[in-house]
Amino acid sequence: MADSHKITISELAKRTGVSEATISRALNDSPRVKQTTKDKIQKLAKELGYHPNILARSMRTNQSKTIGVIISNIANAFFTSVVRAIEDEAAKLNYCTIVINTDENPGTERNAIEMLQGYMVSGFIIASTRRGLDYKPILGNTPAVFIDRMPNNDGDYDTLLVNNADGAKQVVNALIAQGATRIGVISSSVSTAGQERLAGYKAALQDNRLSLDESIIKFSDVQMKNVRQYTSNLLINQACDGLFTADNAILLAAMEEITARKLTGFKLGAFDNEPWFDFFNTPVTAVQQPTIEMGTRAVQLLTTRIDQPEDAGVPELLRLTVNLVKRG
Amino acid sequence: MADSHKITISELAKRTGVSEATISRALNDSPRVKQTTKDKIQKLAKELGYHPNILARSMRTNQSKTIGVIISNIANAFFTSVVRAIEDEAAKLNYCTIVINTDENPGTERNAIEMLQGYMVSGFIIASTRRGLDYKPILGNTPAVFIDRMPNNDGDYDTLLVNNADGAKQVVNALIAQGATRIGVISSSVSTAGQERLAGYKAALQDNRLSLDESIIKFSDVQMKNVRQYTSNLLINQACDGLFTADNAILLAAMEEITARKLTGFKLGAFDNEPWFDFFNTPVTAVQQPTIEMGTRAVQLLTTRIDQPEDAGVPELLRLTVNLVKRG
DNA sequence: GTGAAAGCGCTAACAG
DNA sequence: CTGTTAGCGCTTTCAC
Repeated sequence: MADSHKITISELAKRTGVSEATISRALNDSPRVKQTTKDKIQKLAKELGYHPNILARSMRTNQSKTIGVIISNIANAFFTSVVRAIEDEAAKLNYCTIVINTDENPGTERNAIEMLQGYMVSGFIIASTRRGLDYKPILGNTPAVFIDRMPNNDGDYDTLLVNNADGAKQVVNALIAQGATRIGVISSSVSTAGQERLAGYKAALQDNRLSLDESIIKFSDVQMKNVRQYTSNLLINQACDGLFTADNAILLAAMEEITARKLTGFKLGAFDNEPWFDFFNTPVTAVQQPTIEMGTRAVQLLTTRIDQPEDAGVPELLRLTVNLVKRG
Repeated sequence: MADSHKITISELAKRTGVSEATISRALNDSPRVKQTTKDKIQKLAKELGYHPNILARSMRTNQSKTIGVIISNIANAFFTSVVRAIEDEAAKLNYCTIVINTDENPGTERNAIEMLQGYMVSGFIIASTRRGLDYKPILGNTPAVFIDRMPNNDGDYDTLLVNNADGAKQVVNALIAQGATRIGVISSSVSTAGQERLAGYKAALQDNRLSLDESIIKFSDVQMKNVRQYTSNLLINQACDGLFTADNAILLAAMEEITARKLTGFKLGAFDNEPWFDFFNTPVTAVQQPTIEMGTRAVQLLTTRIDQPEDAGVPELLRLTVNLVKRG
């Protein structure tokens, strides 16, 4: 039985009488070790509860089989779902993940990347904040895949986005089909996704020959402090009969105001969908992002770049499709 | 400017002409280095974009300033919130976190712990699955704090729970006050929390002289596959006029059935609360767990054990209080 | 106040 | 098929 004393390769070497190198090879199932030796060593390792020191291995091999994941906020349901998918796929491929929240702060993002470089992460998956950073010098040779938002360095890294403009357009079209004629919007200015979704909103108005009124276009702050005020402003003062919120955090903040003031008689739409939107009092037409696919493919793209850089080709920009969920 | 070449201590030593030891001391702000030397070295380090190799440091110092966090599922809103709090407090104390999902699988939990030992984590925060594991031999000397569920090894580790029985009792009492007389319950059998909440449910019935009917006590499976069926069974066949779900995953699954079948005329209660429960069609009376406090204090307890083991005293069992949110 | 040297645990040449 | 040796980058005695 394993006592509190840590079992190392040299310990195994002592006990078996073979060299550390052979132990290492046997544990890594190298073909260059006799099967009987391998068996004996692996059996002993199991008995003694040997577990490799990943840090030592990482130092030696110069890569840690760890993926650094940088997002704005794990508590945002979109990222929760993406991160869960990343963790699952990474685990499947024998990678570990370290997740850092930036709260949309570029300084935090930068520090996170540098800190994770110190962990010798094999690669990054990043939801970039405000396009602000110049990633090339910070990332160096470390592979990275960008998700959700376009990074500053277009074309230098694999990038996995959804069709934001199209999704937003679908939602707004649906609101119009439901009878809305004056649709306010609250979008986000910190990400490229917010900008694209706003463009989709505008395109839908144009397609439906509705006039564009800049005074009913609003932008949330990062903490969503102003969203409630914007919501009542749009729905009461501005007499909107529709509201489009450009992500789920904005939607939830808007719903607070809608619920508190018992606002009715308007159509609600949102980017991002969650199963529990089904239970809402005020029906919300929303687009479901392919969060699982995004997380899974991000890991696949990244590990391909890490493990077979020659197979990876030039960096790609992929747009995944979203799915409209009509309600109300 | 930092080119792609990695800056190490030996690099700094070469450039400045002092020894590696001095560089190391200067970067760690040791008092044993002349101030002018320190300034010079720190300035150069910043210029060249030096960042310490955490792995090398961890190996040398025998601890990684990393916390292993083991939970069942980050997508469960309760854990999302706790984990966010853990990450924030850990970052504040200069610790990094690695989160692993077990999906309530004891084998996965065990592997996760062993794997993280290989990362030389400084400590663990664990939401234990099914009380199944004997933690002493796996954890060895690594400090650990248990959250949400009682671990097998009572008394060996700091443990941070909420007052589950009391919280459940409060909810059920509220349902009774709202007029419910026959309250079905769907709890969870995989965690001690589920058992305690069931006990609270029973206590509330007893206090109110309602009879206990074992046939309206159900247990969800891990994937919540059976919850919808139980829900309609309880609310239709069993003619319950109240339903208590023992965690938020169960609640959401039950809400699916309630919404799909448009079930009405009953009182709904739950353990766990989320702000967006406010927006639900069917009002749900729920207890809010102190997720932030739980995460924050878990990190504090753990880092105390890591950094000042002599101050930490004997392992404590703490019960945090929950907060009833009445709706409907 | 600074330097020399050892070593954490592992793997990868290179020999044989 | 197996052993010897070196070294990843860092910290930490022990000298001076």
